[in-house]
Amino acid sequence: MTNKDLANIIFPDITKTIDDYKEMYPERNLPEGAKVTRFAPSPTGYMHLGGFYGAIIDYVLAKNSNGLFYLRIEDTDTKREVKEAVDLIVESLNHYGIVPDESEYNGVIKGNYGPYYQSERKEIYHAFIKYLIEIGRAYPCFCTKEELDELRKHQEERKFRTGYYGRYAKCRVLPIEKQIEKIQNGEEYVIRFKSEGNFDLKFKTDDLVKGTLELSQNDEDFVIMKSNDKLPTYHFAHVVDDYLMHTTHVVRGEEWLSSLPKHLELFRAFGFKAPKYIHTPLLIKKDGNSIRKISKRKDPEASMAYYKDKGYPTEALVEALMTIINSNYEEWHTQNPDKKFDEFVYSPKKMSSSGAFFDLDKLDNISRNIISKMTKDEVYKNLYKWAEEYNKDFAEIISKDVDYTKSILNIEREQKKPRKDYACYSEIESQIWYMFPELYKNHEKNFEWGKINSSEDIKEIITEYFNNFFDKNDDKETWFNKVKELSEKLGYTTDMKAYKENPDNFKGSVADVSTVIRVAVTTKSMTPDLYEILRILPQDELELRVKEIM
RNA sequence: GGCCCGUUGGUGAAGUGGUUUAACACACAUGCCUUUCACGCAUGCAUUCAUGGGUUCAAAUCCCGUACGGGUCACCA
Repeated sequence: MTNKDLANIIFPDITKTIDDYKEMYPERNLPEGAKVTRFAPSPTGYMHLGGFYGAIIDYVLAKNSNGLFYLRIEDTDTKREVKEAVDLIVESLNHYGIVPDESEYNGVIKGNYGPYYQSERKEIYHAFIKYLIEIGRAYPCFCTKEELDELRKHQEERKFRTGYYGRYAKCRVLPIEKQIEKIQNGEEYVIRFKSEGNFDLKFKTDDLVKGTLELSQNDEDFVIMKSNDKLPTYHFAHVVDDYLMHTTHVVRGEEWLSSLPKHLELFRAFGFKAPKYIHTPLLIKKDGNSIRKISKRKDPEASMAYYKDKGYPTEALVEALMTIINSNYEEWHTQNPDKKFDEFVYSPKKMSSSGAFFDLDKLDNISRNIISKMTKDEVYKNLYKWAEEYNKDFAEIISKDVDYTKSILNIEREQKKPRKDYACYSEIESQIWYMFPELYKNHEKNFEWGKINSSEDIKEIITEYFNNFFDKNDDKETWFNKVKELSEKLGYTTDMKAYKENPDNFKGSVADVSTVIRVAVTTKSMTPDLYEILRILPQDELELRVKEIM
């Protein structure tokens, strides 16, 4: 009995060889220096910010080099699989304009290096495992969960390094006859890789972010194929897939660093060249006094859905992430405002090697800038699109009279120094509700009167202003001159300098008079330009509100 | 506990032996501008790069120790 016999007994139906697959997945025909990257999520839930962050790097790396970016679904963990997850992943990517060059979705296959679902590549993995068994680098292991727990306990008690290695790897020395016998008796087994490494020996390897690393060789006979569904583990699938699909650069979180020796030994066992690795720092956040990984369960902002729900412009999230990825991105972007983010030349070396804080304040700032630079048409379009999905009532109201809504959105916009008051689309309603009669009617009102707050003074200003001064057709200068005239007539000063130096010497100023008008019309003391508001609000609505005040 | 990675201000960070009196951005504070707010402008915000040693004429930058933080030790990825 030989290893070959064993391999045939385990995989009787596998006839293709490694060489067959090498022929089926030939070298890609790409320009010199082109990088092939992939986003390889496992569909276990929703789309995580950390995953997206990696995907952006993959994408930019590929675009920078006229290379190729593909999507591979790592669905080898059937227990944790969630059905909707792939939709969420693909939709998120598309939402941000990151479209894979190769992928498989809804039955549509793009690319010749598939299948792009690992669960559909089972035969391929089996052929590669069969090969390893034939050359004596993999073997079936019959240890039960209980035996392995026992082993770990034994090792822990003695303060030995835990794991299935060296003399603890008892199934590696089982005679072939015994292995075959057990299999034929129907015993459960996994396939383990037979390591030739020595943990006490170190080797050097390069990571594009971390630089040269000195790591211990792997000596663990880790599992490469699971018993229940005969699917490979991550370690094995990674090696086979990235080899066949000709990935040149593997971008993944630094939590993978510790299993890198396993992957490298596997590549060497096959005689394959390993890809370059980019182990990215984890996205972390401050939680009280401690620092931790952004977590799915505790942090809503860990989910990509958070940003869509809130209505952040897609460019804002991309820019916030790009800034974490390479902090010179912001500067580059202000110098090249018309270029797409994927034209930025990403440098792994410039990436911080410690954990990266994702700062929501910074996101808001970036977003405010982006929205402030949009035209009224763009803001309207984006706002409506968002509202249609997340705030239907508001969508209906703003679309009743599109030009009216746009004129509101255009206050202090489309000028050199536009207002920056919206960080996301969901914030807009709370800032402009008073411009819509139907919202105003039912809205809870809290009139924020300022310095002038006696009802006689207020009534005096309002009556006087709307009866004798206000004219919708005035230009801005005339409008403000009239407010000044009104102020003086009623004994309020228009000399702001003098007023500021000695406020107590005056009954009030033109600023206070303006505030009264502002609050009377909007209830709020802080609003955009009052002249614009008065000009835009319909005359009958103004009259109604004034009447209500009286 | 073993192994690995990291540590520059409130935050993201630039910086890889000498034009660093440590860039830039966010946040914060103050002032100016101003009909409110916002914008904009100006100014301030680390005598110091976790810490202790060492190498050097010279260190945030190189070396060693210590502390702290993180990652990982699955038939999960």
